[in-house]
Amino acid sequence: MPELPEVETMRRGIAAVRGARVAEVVRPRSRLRPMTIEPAGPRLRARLRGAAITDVDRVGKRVVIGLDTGERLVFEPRMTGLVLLRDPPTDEHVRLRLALEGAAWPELIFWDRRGLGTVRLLDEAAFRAACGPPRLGPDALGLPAEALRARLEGRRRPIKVALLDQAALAGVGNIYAAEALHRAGLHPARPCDGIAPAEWAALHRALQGVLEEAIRARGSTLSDRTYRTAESAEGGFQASHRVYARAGQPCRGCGAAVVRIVQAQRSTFFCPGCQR
DNA sequence: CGTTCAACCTGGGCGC
DNA sequence: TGCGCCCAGGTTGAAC
Repeated sequence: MPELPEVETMRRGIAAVRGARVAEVVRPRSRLRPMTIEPAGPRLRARLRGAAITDVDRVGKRVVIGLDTGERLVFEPRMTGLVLLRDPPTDEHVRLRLALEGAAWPELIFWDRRGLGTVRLLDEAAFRAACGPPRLGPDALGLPAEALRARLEGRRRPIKVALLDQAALAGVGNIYAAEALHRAGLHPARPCDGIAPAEWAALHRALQGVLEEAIRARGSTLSDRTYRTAESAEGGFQASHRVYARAGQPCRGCGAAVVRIVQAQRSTFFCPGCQR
């Protein structure tokens, strides 16, 4: 679920925990298979209790909590994870609760229905390995046009597949790759090594525009209504989707039916009339 | 290099 | 009601 705009919305939504100290760490028992929370066992609690939150950042699709111990707590929501201040959609899918003291808000919750997400407490070296190059490329938000092109051009793979490559640039997922390509008028199957300079420029404008608008709308809550902001509100950008999850419906630009294809085992939506 | 498949999980929706 | 499919914002590793 959460791509860059949704994770950025979560990050902004939990700003109130800055300055707090971790009073308690709770991993509720449940019938569900346990998801990845590291370190396992009592060691997470031992390392987190008493730590103060100094920063609330984002890298790609991850929320990064900086601590005065020098370690970082990294939340990776993957498909159905949420970083919440309040009102989790269900109790049984609450995977981690941090009780806080000394700040504007008393708790932080990680909720995940499918449990494919991860929470990891990392020291400086482990954080660099997990969230820096070559594992993750530069963040897509605010990436200069020349950098976008330099990171993606030259190879034969389809532009849609390249946009999803987190090692090339971090943060773009299935929704915003499709929406950016539609705005740029680029067919998702176009090989990167055949894209002209003017098309790279158009793609850069389209990508920055769609990410900024989606953040302003607090992200996209799809039809299963899983994604929520930290305050448990739905996002609003789904109403502005031009192609994503709209197979068979008319393109809002030219009226042609939106098509669904599969690339790299993921759905791709595009308009055959507008995208060449 | 590019592509394909399977796996990790839970749950909603659909056809029968 | 239930069963069996297919689908889903993501990532990883193996195989060809």
